[in-house]
Amino acid sequence: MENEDINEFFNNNNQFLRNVAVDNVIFGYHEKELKVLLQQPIPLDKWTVTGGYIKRTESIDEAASRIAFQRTGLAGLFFQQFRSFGTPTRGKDGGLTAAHLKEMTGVDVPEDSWIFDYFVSVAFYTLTEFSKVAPTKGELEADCQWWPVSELPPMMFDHAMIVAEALKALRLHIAHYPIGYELLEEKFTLPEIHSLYETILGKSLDDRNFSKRLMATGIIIKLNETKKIGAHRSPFLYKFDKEKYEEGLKSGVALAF
Amino acid sequence: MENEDINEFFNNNNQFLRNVAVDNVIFGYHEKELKVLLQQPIPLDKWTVTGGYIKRTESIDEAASRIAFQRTGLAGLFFQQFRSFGTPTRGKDGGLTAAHLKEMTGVDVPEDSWIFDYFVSVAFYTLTEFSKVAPTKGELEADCQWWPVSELPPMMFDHAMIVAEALKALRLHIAHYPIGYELLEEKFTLPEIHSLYETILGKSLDDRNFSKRLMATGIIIKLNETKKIGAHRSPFLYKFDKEKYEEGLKSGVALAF
DNA sequence: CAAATAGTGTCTTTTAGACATTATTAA
DNA sequence: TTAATAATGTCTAAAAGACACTATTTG
Repeated sequence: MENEDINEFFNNNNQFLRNVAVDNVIFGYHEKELKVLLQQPIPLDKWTVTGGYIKRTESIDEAASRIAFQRTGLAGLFFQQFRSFGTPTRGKDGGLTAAHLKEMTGVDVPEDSWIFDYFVSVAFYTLTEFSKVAPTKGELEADCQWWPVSELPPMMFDHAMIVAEALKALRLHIAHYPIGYELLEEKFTLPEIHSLYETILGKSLDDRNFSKRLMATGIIIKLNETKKIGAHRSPFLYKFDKEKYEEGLKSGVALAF
Repeated sequence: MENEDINEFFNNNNQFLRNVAVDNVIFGYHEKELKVLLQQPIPLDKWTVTGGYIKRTESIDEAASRIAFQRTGLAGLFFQQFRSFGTPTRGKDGGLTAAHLKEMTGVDVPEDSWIFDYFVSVAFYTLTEFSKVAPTKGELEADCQWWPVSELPPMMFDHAMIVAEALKALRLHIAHYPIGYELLEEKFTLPEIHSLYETILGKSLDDRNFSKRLMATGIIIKLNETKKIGAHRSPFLYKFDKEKYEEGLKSGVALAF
């Protein structure tokens, strides 16, 4: 972005909706840990979930997808709106100032720029397969990287709560819909998906009961291949039955643990 | 509102947030029928759910409560945010025009007034006890009244979908949280709450299993009084155990039927 | 053969679901 | 006494939950 564009952006930009924006909590799973993609809007010690403004020409769903694409490089991800947040003070708590932006961009941002206004945030979460994501920071951000959900850095505004609520929504969701397709590699082992469920739910699940019930849904298929994991018995590989998975997303699957 | 206030309202009003508003689907239960409070913004054949703009000084929850209070006269109702709606065209479909407003208020409303803009709606539903509500139309509305959920009039914008989604959310909610406290009179009979559940869920529930499971939650208390209902056996009256009810709202109650 | 991890079945308890008879009230 | 509605318990089937041993792999 050129300086004049940045100027235009902060002044009387008419491309985006005022007073409403989208936040998107992007989850990834890696090494038995649930991670969330955070961005650092200013080179300070505070982070936010990924998010952005809504174009006048797009729906809120399109805005959420666009934001996920910009930060991950991936399209067609599974995403879900879970709640909206709106209090007059939510943008004020320890946030961005005109001085910070001046420092970052070299542009004088008016103290009364629309971006400092009261914003209602429509929040989504998005599921991604960690290894496919190339975290990409925006032009006005200092950084963008994965953080373990269990060890978040200091969060700006109400974003710690947004992550907590997203996780709550994901945990609720996992009992009713098939999760895992977007978080695992195409072929995975039973112990892998077992760990994923344990990680998301934050509790251990009996391995025998877990596989019994997961297999009973019919959404995963056992392959005639195994994965070599060193000096141990080789676990079988599985993949999702795409058709049953899609149907499960529509009509639901009972998988409460 | 005086004409100059109305003028101010439609022109450069700075009291409310732009591009975001609240819709509140107010449910009431009466004579074994679930009803929804609708308003008619223009004296035509189209209705909307109750809703309004968000003041710069209030949270979205406060806006939803305020709207419910304005339309019902009741404060402290149970309400729940369930989804946000936002597509660039949602305000355009068969809606309000400047001409309609001129006709209603006598004031010239600019074609480019902020109220015709793309609005993201944060939607809530609210539960009310029908008999306590005095439906009150707003100054800029033509009418406000109850409609059976099963026989809605022609709805403006995407409001038929908003009601459908609210009902879906209520049905999901009823399986996890105690519902009924806000919809029934203080003292009620088992057949009454049984009918309420059947109405909300849209299916019949075995009376023996229903009472067994409802009583097992402990959230209602049998009183030593009966209700006279004419030439029939008098049913016992019950009331909610306020403490257990509050706790159920917080930590959930399993009541899937 | 030792160490690590995968894979699998049975029994018990709990919950859900189907189902029918007796009791009360007032005309 | 009849017509209407309320109240209530048992049996069966299905699901959830607890639990432990055998199999495979490589060093």
